[in-house]
Amino acid sequence: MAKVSETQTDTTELQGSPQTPRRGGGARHVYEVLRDEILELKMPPGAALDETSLATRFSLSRSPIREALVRLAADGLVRTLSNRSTIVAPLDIALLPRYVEALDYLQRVVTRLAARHRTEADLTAMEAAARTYDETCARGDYLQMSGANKAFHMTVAEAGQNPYFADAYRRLLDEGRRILHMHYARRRDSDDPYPLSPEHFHMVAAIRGRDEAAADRLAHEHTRVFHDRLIEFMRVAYVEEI
Amino acid sequence: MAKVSETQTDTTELQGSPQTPRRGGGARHVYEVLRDEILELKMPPGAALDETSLATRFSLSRSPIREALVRLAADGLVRTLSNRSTIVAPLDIALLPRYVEALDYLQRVVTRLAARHRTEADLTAMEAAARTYDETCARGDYLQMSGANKAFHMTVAEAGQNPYFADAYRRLLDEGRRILHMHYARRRDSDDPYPLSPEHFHMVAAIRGRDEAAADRLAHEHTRVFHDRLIEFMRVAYVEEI
DNA sequence: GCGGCAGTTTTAGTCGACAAACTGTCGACA
DNA sequence: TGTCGACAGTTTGTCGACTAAAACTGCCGC
Repeated sequence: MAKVSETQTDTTELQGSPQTPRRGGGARHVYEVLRDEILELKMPPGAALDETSLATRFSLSRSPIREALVRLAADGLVRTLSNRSTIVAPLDIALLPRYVEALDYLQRVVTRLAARHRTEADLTAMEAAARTYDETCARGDYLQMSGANKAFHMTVAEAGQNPYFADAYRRLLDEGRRILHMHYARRRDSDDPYPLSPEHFHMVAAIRGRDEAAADRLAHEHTRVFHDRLIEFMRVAYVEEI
Repeated sequence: MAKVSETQTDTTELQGSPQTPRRGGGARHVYEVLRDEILELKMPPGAALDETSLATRFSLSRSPIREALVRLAADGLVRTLSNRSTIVAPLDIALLPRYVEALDYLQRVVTRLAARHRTEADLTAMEAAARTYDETCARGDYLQMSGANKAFHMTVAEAGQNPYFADAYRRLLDEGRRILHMHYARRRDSDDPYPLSPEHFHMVAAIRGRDEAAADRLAHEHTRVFHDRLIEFMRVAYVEEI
């Protein structure tokens, strides 16, 4: 899906960027910028988004701002209190086990379907995305890592040929970006590069070989690693607080 | 979820209904009415929704209409052509196998989770929803049948305690309402009541007994019946056309 | 008779302004 | 001193108007 990579490269984050000559571009621009800022935790959960200040910030009227906020609310990234301010959706730590449960399940299904239906073009796209992710890790570009990770997994989902699964999976991955950024945020302080893992390439190999069982197992393992890292992060953060 | 039943009973479809004293009610009202009309195929896929005529129809400004359309677009029920009219999202018959595939998987997971996590209150709600569905069938109230069906399955999903699965499942059920209405539309012509099936009650029984395997099997079977009925409908419709 | 081009029309995107609703605060009263 | 009610401030929800872009129409040239 072109939109994904577009969102990736479009992380200009220049809020004022007044070169928006396209007529329908205002609302879309605001939506994408705010979405990235929320996903990258530049806007922490619970932060208030009031329409007037956003309007002045983007030098636009309140109408496009409002449209962007409505779309964000539909994505679940923002919660709009009636007649009151809209806030960045809180990420409920209590729901983390449920999140991992859903992610595990969907990731396995999607990867399995990719192994069943993949074309040569899908494989090329997946490999390119996997390389991009590795390069992003090597550069230590923490801001883009979660995006590159999502982009890779979305190429897998697209290969699965089921838009219903792909949509649900995309929502989950977006939610996951926020969680991952908590994780990355503390690694940013350390200088050593992120340890790249060959997991993505293993998944591609299984998909190439149409080995559904291996794809399923690797997807499950991948979720488990994600989960373990998160637990480790929270354990360390907790210890540091003491 | 109160919203579901509310949407059910709120099928007043009185477009003009000017008793909307609540301030935030305009956009919500438009959203709900349009959603129901789309789901019940009163607005066929591809129908044009232009903002000005909707504004006069609801006797509102274009702003609340616009908000409703944006939300519908986020739900995937409506497609907005850039700078041009927005149309009711077409339901692509080619995607039907993929839809059934996704519905099958999610229905099994959700029902299985319900069997694992259900409380007594969940069971009560599920039984009430199942009875409501049967009564709706007995009345031959085809307009409300798909809504009652969705409401029942959503009580199951809520019992599963996983909001991520429940959200994805809800989207699928909404899409399914449109498909079901094609099916119901031709039964409306015949006078014999809809044959109620005990499947919903069997599912509740399995969930009550915490029998995950049975719940999974029944959910799968339920999807298969849905699929068979749809195929039969299309076969008959095709024959009739000739 | 057909295809391209320019004027017109329709309709979406944006804007600034107004009114309602909620919040927080201050003061009066028990 | 604690609680209730009114007032002021802030922010959302809605409105009507303006603007620009896409479609439609008719004309002209081939």
